[in-house]
Amino acid sequence: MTSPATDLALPSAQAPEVQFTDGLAEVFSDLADLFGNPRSVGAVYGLLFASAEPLTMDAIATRLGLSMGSVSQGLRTLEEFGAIERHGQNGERTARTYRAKHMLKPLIAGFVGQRLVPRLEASNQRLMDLEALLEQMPQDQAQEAAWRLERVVQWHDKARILLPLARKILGAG
Amino acid sequence: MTSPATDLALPSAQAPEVQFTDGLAEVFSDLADLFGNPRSVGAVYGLLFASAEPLTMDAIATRLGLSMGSVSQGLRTLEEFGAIERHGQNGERTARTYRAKHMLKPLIAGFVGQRLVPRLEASNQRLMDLEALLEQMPQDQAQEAAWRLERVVQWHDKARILLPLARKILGAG
DNA sequence: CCTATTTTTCAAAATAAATTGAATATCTGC
DNA sequence: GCAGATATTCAATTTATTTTGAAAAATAGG
Repeated sequence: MTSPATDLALPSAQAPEVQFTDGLAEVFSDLADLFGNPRSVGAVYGLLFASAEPLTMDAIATRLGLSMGSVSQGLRTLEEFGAIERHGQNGERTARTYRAKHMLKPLIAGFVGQRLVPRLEASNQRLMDLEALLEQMPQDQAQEAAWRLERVVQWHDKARILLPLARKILGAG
Repeated sequence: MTSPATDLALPSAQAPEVQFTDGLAEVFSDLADLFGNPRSVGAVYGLLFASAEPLTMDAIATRLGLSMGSVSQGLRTLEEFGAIERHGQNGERTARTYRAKHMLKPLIAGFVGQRLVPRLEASNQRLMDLEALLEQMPQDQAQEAAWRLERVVQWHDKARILLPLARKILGAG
């Protein structure tokens, strides 16, 4: 685990490029967590993002101190998001390598499309079911309830407007 | 776990207004969870949102099957967000009551301002630290790294532009 | 079709997060 | 300042999520 002279584990004694890479991995871990994804997914992406050359799964696991299992799953998630791409792989005897797409657009689009939208759709469906319930309620209650429900539905519709806009703004650079 | 004929607790046999209220509580639980908040916070808000009259803490806990502790914490969070308001309370002998603000704007603004912004600021700070690191790296590496870092910083800046916009759109109705 | 290497899978273990509940504090009216 | 009622706190527990690790499955060359 330790590397330097006679002393053990003084983390600030790392080479700056290692600090840089690990730092970006941490930043993306935090962001992943903020958006409800496992930290390991963010770490893998951050490491790939920071690396000049594509990396093998094994290299990623070693560098981040994660198990192959975690890295495999993380890579799959990122591939589903469209945030990374396979490099080597075909015909070669060597291991596959992966590199991050440096446009953040696919990452964001993938996350929004695969994680946010389905859950928002599910709760929207739920709201429609509640709307149907109104008919079984006595008049006065139904009107009160309808008014309230309307607010949530309106908000929900706005959220749907916002998502494409967010993709557009965040996905440009 | 099954609930046939003469058995008790057949949930679909609830009065429609109860189904409605519980349903909204569930929808808001899901949304809370989606945005990284405890489900109980969402449930409390949803229940208050659905209720015509303000409710006491005790009534909320009973209705949702939550402990007083959870409800107390949930109410505090929502108050900090500015999503609910106290009703009764002063001078009375009776328990305090709470009602939801039916504009979702405060809820969203509170959440964004108190949960999202601080975390985004923290990772932004982290990125600035990484920027400072570049100077300690050999020229060629530094340039590569700077290019990559620039992408993330740009994205981050865009996220900051997006937040007020989101508040504006989502907070209108 | 074997063997060595890489990758995936998924039940079990570790970790993180939410909830409870009982002790503690606060409030109001007397 | 006491009594009854309501509210908060926080350590312990429960629950949910993430990670591991070892077994199974692919993959490619011999």
